[in-house]
Amino acid sequence: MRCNCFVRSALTFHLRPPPGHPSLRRSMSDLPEDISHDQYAVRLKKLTDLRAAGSDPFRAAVEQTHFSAEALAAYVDGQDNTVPVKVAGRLVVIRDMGKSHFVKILDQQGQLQLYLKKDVVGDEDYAAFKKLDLGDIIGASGPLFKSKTGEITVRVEKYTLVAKALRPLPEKWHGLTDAEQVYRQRYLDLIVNPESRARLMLRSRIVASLRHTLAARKFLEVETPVLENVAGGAAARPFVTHHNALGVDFFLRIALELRLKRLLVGGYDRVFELGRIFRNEGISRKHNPEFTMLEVYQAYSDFRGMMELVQALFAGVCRDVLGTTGIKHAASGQVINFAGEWREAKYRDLIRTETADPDWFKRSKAEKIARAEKLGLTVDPKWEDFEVTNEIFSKKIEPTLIQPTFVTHLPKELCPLAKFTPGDDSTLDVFELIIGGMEIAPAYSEQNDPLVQREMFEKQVGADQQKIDTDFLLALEHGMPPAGGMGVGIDRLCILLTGAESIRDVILFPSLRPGHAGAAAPQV
RNA sequence: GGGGUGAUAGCUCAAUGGUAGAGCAGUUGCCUUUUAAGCAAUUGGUUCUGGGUUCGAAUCCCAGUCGCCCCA
Repeated sequence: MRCNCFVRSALTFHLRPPPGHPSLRRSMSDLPEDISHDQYAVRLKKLTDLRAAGSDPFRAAVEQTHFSAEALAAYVDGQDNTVPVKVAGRLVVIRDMGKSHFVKILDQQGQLQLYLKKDVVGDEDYAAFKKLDLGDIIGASGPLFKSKTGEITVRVEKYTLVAKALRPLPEKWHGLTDAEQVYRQRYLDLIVNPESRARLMLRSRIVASLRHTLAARKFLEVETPVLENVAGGAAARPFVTHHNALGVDFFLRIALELRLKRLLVGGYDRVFELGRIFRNEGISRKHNPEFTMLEVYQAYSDFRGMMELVQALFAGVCRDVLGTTGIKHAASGQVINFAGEWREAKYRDLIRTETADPDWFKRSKAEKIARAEKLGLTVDPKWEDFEVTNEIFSKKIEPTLIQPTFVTHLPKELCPLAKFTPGDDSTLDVFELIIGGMEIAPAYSEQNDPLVQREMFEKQVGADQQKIDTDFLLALEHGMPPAGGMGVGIDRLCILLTGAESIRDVILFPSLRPGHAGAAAPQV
């Protein structure tokens, strides 16, 4: 409504609408009387009134002695009004009883109830409190007591508005359900959807636990370049960006591997990086263009050592974060059990079982394709032999591996950076850890023979020799200790451990197309 | 890239091709231990955008934008 446009601008002349702004063109006769329907205008008026009265709600700071959960824990049973606390948070519930209020604030640890009585805070502060809105951020102090219904509550003696909210909160009961808004305005999701808060905070704790276990095992955490001249260490399409001063293109890294191995050469015997990598591929329930990878390298170890390490990492997460060694897998209904020894199975044995063909690896490509199609798979005739086999693995076998399973001894074509199995140079000393039907962590006995490594790279890239990271090969030629290395997909791990349905639910701000949302100038 | 599906008040959702409604939130009044607090009154709409069909479109058709699901 045009009339409302005017009143907003009238209230906010100090926010300086741009010249020619419609709000500047209204005549005084357009001044509307009722802004009650416009929550933004109502809040903006409250803000300007406060400023006119000499207080700036964006400049106040408050002392905070307790987070909400700490305050709840500090209450001594049966001893009301003895423990003073100073707390701060966002108003998320307001129950106005006339001359007293029950309200709840939300802080990092959760919600805390406050009780505010007119005859405790005084007439003036009480009247001012009535003008606060849901979403405003306040500080409050007073002793703890237990309300008639048994809820530990702060009996507020003093409070301060520390930040005014000009926008209303989403609905309190249903929260925010529109997926697009949940992702684009994650802060709202975090305020009103407790399960989102819990899930995303769990991710922070999972990552902290992984760091803790690695530090206890004397691993050094490092940071290596995101901008690379050659995007190596994996098979994926990279993002390209441009450096203006150097006049060259850079690639965003698609893996951490080749940098961390240079550090093995440099004498960092146990090293890891927990970092973002970028792959210029599709977006889906299981893929975000940028995602987080933990890569760990341990000199003088091998893929067997990585088996022990990954089980220790999971044991740490179960102990520190989950409080259990079993978690429910939503898709299958099974309870995934992380305790005890995890199953180990050779890739080729799984294939032979799935195809019911002990001689599978002696079959011709045509026979393999025929068999794969019989299993209901779509096979591209241009594929290599091993790709047909691997299609069976990823579509037919992997989804059925719910309990933690180390699939070992993959065919050599699948990873050019690993060592061959002693006595069988058609397979590799590697495992792929599958849990809940998802690849969670691959690990290798790392290839450290520079001549073999060069050969493997050349086979991988074919004619496109520029894609070979020759600087990495130079490092290898100086001698890299034998090592076990492992990558853990943190996002997938979090999907698994939080029961999320989509990678977007465990990433704070998932990648989206540019939207049209945004703060309009204060007239809208 | 292909197929399917959705977008209506700040939020959650309704609405036979015929005056766009409800709950929460907001506004006004009452209420000094509430629990989705309660009672009374009340404000609020570019029905995603742009075309078209029609006497008349939230609704039907076309194109586009953005989201979600499935497939590649």
